[in-house]
Amino acid sequence: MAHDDLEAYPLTGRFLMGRLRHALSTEEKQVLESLVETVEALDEPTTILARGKLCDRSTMLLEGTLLRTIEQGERRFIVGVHVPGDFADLHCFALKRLDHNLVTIGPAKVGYVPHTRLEELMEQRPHLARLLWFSSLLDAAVHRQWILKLEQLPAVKRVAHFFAELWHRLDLVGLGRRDGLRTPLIQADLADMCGTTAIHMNRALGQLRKEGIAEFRRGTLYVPDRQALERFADFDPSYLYGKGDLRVRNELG
Amino acid sequence: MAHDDLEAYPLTGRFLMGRLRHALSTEEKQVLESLVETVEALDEPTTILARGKLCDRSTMLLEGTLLRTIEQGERRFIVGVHVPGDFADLHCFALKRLDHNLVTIGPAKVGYVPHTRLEELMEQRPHLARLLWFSSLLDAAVHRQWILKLEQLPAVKRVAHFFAELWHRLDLVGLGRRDGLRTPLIQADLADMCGTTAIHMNRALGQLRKEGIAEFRRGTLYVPDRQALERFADFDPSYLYGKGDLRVRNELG
DNA sequence: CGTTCCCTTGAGTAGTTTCAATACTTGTGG
DNA sequence: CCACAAGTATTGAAACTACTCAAGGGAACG
Repeated sequence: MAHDDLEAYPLTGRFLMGRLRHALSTEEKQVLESLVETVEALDEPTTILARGKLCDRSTMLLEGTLLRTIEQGERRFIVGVHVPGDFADLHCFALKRLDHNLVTIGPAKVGYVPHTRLEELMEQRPHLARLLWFSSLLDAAVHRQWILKLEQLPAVKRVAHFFAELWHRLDLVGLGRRDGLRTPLIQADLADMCGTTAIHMNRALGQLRKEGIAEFRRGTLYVPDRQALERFADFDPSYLYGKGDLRVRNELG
Repeated sequence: MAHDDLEAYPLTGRFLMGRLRHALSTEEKQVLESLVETVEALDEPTTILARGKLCDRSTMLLEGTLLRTIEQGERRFIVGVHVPGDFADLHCFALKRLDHNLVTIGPAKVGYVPHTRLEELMEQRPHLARLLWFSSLLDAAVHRQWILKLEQLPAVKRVAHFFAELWHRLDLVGLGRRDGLRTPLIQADLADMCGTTAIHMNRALGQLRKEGIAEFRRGTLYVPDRQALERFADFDPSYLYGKGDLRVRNELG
């Protein structure tokens, strides 16, 4: 079914996959697919939307990795990461301007949805609108987990937690691998999202390697024992609302 | 205008005040007010909604303070704080279960909105629904700022930033004071939301006091120079999406 | 074959935690 | 009114975690 969707809906087929995608009717999936007006392939790192800029369209990430960044003086911080299937800036639909930047790294493909289409949808398809809302609440749940992680864990466990999260999120949209993952993120990026310096991040990764929990080398993460990684990082995937005790069981309308 | 609203809509009059409340029609304000089915006054700390529990209603905070907490082993962490006028768990409407707890501290008053009413609203009042969505995106923006704060700032500046934020948010809903604020939060709570130990938080508060930036004593925050506080904490209120020019209101909180 | 970007290592300093102990505040009952 | 308990706030010293500055090594790409 997952794979049927990817063939039938090459652009939006991963939206909410592993979560509430099953609550979408065939008609709704078609409407969703038709929302994407233009598709853009970006090979170089690109700022899709800069902080404070007015915008009239929202972005769905189709392939690659997208970051939410905030510049602060010399340094850049990362406050969010997206995987394919994520509707990255629904925020922008309601807020009109963002408090942060949206930036691609590595090769990526994005689809743009004009806000006029979303307005129609709000009026005419409340059930689908509700699922878009739902997807933006999932983002908030991830944000909360990042807050918790930053409050609670030392640097080593923060990266470990991030690796575990990213892996799970890739799994949910059908992009998971057996023994790890590949990502365009570099050590400095990991530092920027874990609130450490790049140098300290390097030492943290060294420790993960030495303890046999995870090996991260130039964009390739290799994990010999997934459970060991998740145990080490105090990782509990339920906040992703995929599988686990928070999973949404009802069919929403 | 603000005050008319508080009289005309005693329950929901602070909802989106200072933000997009002006975009609500009179009729919509009435509908909103009518959503609140029951009101509850809570004097003791109470868990309104526990992690993982199914729920069929959402909560608007009418008076007092509400926390989002996550228990982790022995310790409790705070991943969010709410002020009157906040629709605290719209999440719950879409997600059905929360990944965290909702807890009141100090005397508080809450209003409950049955999800059946929200479902009607999604169908029949898309514009109002969009503003509810907007309000949940504001929460996410605050989350991101917390992430940034935790990534970027040392403990002293984290509390300072939180004080600045709380003060602004109280201002927005007409509960601001001239020279500071009162809150039921204790030092241990501040520690739980800044990712430090209570002891270190105590020293941080001592430093703020010594440097003349802020004085926090048993729930009372006194700030001699607001700009100095905000400068110290690298605080920029734009992420709260309020009006550019915030005016301090003097009436009681 | 040399840039350029990315990663690694070392030593000294600053920020934070832990453990342990001491006060202050508020409310209660004698 | 005082004694007491519970919760909250404060202080000191040692251990740990993370940061800064400084320098060196490795891979990829023209």
